[in-house]
Amino acid sequence: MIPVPNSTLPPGRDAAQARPDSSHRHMILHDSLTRETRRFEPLRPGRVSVYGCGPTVYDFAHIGNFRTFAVYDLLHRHLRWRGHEVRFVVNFTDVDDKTIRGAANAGRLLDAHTRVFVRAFLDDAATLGLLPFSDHPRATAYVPAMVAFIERLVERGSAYPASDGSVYYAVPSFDDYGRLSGKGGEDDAARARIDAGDFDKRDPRDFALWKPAQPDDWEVGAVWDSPWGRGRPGWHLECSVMATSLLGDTIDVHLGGEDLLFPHHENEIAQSEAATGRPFARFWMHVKHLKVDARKMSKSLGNFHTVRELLDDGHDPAAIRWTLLSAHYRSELNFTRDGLDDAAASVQRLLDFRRRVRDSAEAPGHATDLAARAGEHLAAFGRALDHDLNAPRALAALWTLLKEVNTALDGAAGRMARADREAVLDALAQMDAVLGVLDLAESSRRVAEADEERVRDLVEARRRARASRDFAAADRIREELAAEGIRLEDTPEGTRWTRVRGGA
RNA sequence: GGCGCCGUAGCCAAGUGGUAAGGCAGAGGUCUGCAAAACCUCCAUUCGGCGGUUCGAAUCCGCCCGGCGCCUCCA
Repeated sequence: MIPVPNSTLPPGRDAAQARPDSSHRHMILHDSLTRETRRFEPLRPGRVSVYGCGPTVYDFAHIGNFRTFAVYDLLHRHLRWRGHEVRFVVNFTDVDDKTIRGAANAGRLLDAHTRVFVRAFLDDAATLGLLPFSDHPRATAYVPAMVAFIERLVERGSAYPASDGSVYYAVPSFDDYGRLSGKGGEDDAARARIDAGDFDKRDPRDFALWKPAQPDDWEVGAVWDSPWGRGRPGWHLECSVMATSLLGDTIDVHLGGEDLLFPHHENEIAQSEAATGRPFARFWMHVKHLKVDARKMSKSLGNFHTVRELLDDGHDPAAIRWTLLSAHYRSELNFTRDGLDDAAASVQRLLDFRRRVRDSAEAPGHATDLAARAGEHLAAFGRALDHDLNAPRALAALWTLLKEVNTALDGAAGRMARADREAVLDALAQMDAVLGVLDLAESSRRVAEADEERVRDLVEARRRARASRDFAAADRIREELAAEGIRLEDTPEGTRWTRVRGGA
């Protein structure tokens, strides 16, 4: 068993903690079920329950997966920043066709096989600055609850066992089937064919809740007892059970990638509502897929990137995160190496800006209108995210803040009143509590002690060269350092050096 | 075939009825030994095309062109 974060974050100086905010009006979210963008209020005031479909742990998660999870994180952080207590559940699908096949091919038990990818996912998520979610249930830990859930469905006439040990959900028994996706109606049923192994289905649309054990299942230890014989749960069922077990019959928000709309989420609704008799999710949010080099990501096209590959190529985690959040979550995002480089430039500029404000000399006097402006930009930033998580618009507010403050600093010889500085830094900290980019970038640019000493020596050598007007030697040192990602800037106070390339 | 989405400057990307946010890249300038960073200025009379509705449309409607997604287990 591997350790999985399983508690809500401790309160503390974490900037994502709630702050009173007078500009807080309300949040609106787009609901895929009703296809409308409307006001969001949690069922229980101040306490939001969210379920997001998590990774199937049969391989390393790729950059497309992480677009979706970065959006989860954005919602998570924004809800918290707005003062909600958030219970955010993201599952691991650790038993399904692919995980079993993978384990069988590797000659390992299912648990041994999937734990590798669970660990890798948590590592990658941390690298990209995702806050720990409240719970990461693994499907295999909920099998008894799944069996009970199926029994309830059978009792209610929503499911039926077949002669081969399968249990199927009876789609025709659920009137609302197809409401989410517009698919799965009787027309589809008429066209659908019944596969060879599914001869016992009453309706072609019926799907498996429980599957009888196959040879591979036995081999990898993916077999559980049930009233219908040994077998394993169906994928769709897993999410319904984990969501309702941890969050109750009705959850505030259910998230997923757009591909899950049908059949996965359609089936989740059918199962959950038939079992509980209550509405399942109040808002359904679907994240649009990411494309790579304008094409669908696929192994055959060679545009399939995992997070770790990008890091190995020297890309900055903060730049990856920035890229993933730079488009609205319901828009297509085209991921390219060039785009990643652009993002890196943006991140660096923000980092330079924050350092400039932190290092600014103190001007006498009280706050100017700069403090008020910072507050206004922060409010605009928050409003943009309130509006169905409009991250690009929020980023525009951040850039406006940067530009205004830089201009003010330029006009005041780099000095600013203490109150102004505090207001600006506070606005930045609050924005970054939601974006999660600046602190991430800073931590990946830390320089080892030994390195630091060496750089200091080189900078000193360059100072002496400049003093004796040996500019060729000075420039050589500058280029040398630039090659390893260290930038030199000559200021009236001396030479400053900064690491401008992040690594993992 | 069915359902749905998208097409905004070199690139990325907001804006969904009131006269084109923001970033990156690029050009010129200030600063500098030269740079870097920062700042200033410039960079879409126009939103795939053609019609229509409207006082007014990137935004609504129709048609066309181009791209994409889902349609039983891909985030």
